Amino acid sequence: MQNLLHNLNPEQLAAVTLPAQPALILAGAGSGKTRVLTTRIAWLIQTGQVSPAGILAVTFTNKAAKEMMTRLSAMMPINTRGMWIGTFHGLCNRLLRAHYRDAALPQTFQILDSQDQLSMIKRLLKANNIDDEKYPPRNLMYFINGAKDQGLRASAVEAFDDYNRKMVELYEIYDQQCQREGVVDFAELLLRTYELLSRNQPLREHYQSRFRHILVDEFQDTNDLQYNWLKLMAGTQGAVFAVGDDDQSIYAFRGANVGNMSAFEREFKVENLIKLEQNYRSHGHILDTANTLIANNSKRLGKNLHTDAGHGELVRIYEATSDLQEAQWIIEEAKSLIAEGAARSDIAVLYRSNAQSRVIEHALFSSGIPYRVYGGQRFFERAEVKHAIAYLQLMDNPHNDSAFLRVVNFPTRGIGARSLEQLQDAAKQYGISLYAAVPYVTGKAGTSLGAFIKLIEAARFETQNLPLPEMVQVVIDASGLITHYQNEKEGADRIENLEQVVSAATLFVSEEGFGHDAPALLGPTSQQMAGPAIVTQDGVEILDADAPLPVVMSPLSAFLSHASLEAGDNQAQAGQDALQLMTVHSAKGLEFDAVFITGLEEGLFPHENSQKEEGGVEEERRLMYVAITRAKRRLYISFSQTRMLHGQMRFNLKSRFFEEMPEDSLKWLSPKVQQHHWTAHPKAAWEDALGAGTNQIAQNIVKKDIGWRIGESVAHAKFGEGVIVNIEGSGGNARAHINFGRHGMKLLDLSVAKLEKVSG
DNA sequence: TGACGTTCCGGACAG
DNA sequence: CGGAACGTCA
Repeated sequence: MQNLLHNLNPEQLAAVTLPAQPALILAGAGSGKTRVLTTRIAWLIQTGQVSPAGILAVTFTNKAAKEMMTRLSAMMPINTRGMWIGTFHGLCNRLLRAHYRDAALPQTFQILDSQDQLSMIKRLLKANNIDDEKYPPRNLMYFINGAKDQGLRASAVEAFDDYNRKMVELYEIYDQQCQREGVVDFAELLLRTYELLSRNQPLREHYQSRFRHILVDEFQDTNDLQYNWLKLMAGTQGAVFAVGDDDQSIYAFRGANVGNMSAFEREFKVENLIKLEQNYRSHGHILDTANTLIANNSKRLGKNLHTDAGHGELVRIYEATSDLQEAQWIIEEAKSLIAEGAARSDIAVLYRSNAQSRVIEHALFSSGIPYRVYGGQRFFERAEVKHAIAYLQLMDNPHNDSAFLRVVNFPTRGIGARSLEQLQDAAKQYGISLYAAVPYVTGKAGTSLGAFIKLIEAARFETQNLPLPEMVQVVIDASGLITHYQNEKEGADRIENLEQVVSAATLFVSEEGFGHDAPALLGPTSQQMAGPAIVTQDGVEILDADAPLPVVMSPLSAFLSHASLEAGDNQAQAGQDALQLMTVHSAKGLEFDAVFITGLEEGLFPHENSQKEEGGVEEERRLMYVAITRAKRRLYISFSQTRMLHGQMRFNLKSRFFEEMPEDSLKWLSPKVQQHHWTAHPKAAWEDALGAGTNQIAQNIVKKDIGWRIGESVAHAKFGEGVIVNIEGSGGNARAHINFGRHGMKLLDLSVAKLEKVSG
């Protein structure tokens, strides 16, 4: 115990040892929130207040769940059996597997990822002769997911016009189709679990009395459905320990509702609100910069980070002439950091949008510095891997039409569009899956389709007694995928990825420990346990609280869940010492010795779309706050006068955020020398700024001899300072597009508008 | 059926 | 500009 609690600061200690009541922990960036969460769990167990089976800990990412598990087992030698630690989706999957009958799902229900969901919606629109121009599949998908994230079924969605009524109708059709196929999308995992528990009182009470302690990580990221899910799980007795930071709420666009924090405080009558404001990550100037910036937001719960680490270095600000030059400057600075002994992996380059990475990557590549880009496609999302998985899905649940369509003719086996049309007609007519409709298709199409069915059936039969990895191997071989890729020019990588699916299955089996003691519960599991896990009580099937592994699931089903819920990482080059490139969003939760935040320009950061959104700029500011607080010792912030975007040169003003940061903590590396240079030799400066290959615009500039130039800074009585982005027309008819930053883009008649030139 | 051309579009994210 | 998605042709 001594050991467990030592080195905690007073606030951390207070949080860890709170009584079993609802608690809200406002945990600032770098304040040791994961430590508090894990120590809390360990303390509850070690003091005998709760058995491991009484713990439910929820996270958003598999990574966070795994991290919690790792730290927990390092902290104490207790067995973690019975403890439920996982993502919302992983935990819901477990519950639905265990109670599939009550949830009205087939035992082998499968999970649609967003790709599958979208393709299913496209199929559905086509089958119902819906104009996909009028009802774009993507919009319908957002509509459906948005409704589900608010806990609304189609029947509960209010529609006030024909358009929305149609959307609701399509939502209903979509849900019916999912049910027919035995598939659920991500949002459905949560909604279905929510409905299951709210309708089934014995089951609900069973879990409510089992999970006396519910711990939630990143609480500010919860959406309405997740919040209600937690309320349901907690009941009146559950002690919910919610940890979050309203200042780091950056996922409103995907349904997160920061309001859940104050709602929680109110509805759970939280008496224990603890702020963790001691920061163990960043030096003073960095922290001051973050604090001063975020103070510009309203509606904060209120929090101010402080550190004992001293002021440290000033935050370095750099103004580049072009995005290219910005990249070159980053490389020069990074090189000298490395020369001073910094590890490359301790240096991060952050950007607001992915499009910015290309220029930086290009420059890094030319300079030979190893780098690693986060984001992008992950292992289980690769086409060839999805193909292999689709074969396995069909063996486990043949009614999954997405899986069927993905591989019925891949590799090609003479099943063309005509055959599939016939098949789809038959399936629609009888209201059955494509697989089940095959016998109704006659003629040549029927023969080739029949052969495909035989392939799947044979694979199932031949592999029924094989261990999972061997099963996967056999299926990949039988599918013909390898042969297909052998004939393809660049198929070698794909074949290697197919081999990796087998490795993934091997790893999965060893981690899940078939036939051995299970590790703690992370996501789906297929453990075959000793003794029954599901017991019947008053006619209701419930989980035996002591059973370590409640879910009876075939190894294949479990592996398929795993593939859907954990897309795997995309780190081909992981492990080597490389510069880290990523968006600000994906940097959340990480920390680096040195951080570059790039592209601090109006329109980019804050992003132009955020201006129109309710609370959009505040979210951008929180995003900037997240970015700043990633840095431990050194922080660079840069912006550029010009930037290539969508194949066009853009002229941006520097971000408003500069005015919101404390002058005393900043050090401007680029005094306004370049501005003078500009006005003195505009043309030469432009060509320099534009770089090679963009002389088109440079020529335009020369052409327009009307007293104003593209790129010139101007001032307007009403709109303030702006930059001329483009000029159209000539002479007395000339009009200019001027970017006035927060006042937006204006089109002004140059002969009418009263503009003044601004220098530097 | 696949190779190639054309058009369209452009924010961030995990499960 | 660069990619995804769709259309056309051999």
